[in-house]
Amino acid sequence: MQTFTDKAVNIIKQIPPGKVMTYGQVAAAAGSPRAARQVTRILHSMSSKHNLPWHRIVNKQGEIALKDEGARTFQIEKLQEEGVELDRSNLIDLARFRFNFSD
DNA sequence: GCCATGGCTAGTA
DNA sequence: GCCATGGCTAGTA
Repeated sequence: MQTFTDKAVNIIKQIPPGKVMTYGQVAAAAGSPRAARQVTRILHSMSSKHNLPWHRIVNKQGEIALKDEGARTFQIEKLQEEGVELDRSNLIDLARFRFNFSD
């Protein structure tokens, strides 16, 4: 039986370039709709180890959640390279770029 | 803008 | 103890 973390990691790995998922979406897909916060922890501490596309996770509003200015800019650049568009407020249109995970 | 929620990794002993 | 959320309330206009 897979743990929540295992499932979440697998799901995150399946997000294709040019698409994004929200924290809550990943949590729900991993079987625990309220564990959005846990997803932040996974990304924070396991991204490099598991080579996760951490930049493809945004918050429910389609905003970049990172607080550090340099890291924000880095994430925005990575997304744009993949074809994700951000408006002048750096908002992502989730209707267009959300990856609808199903399995 | 506050705070309940969830599930555990990293790092020391 | 940590955390890069999310949802809901109180309080103002």
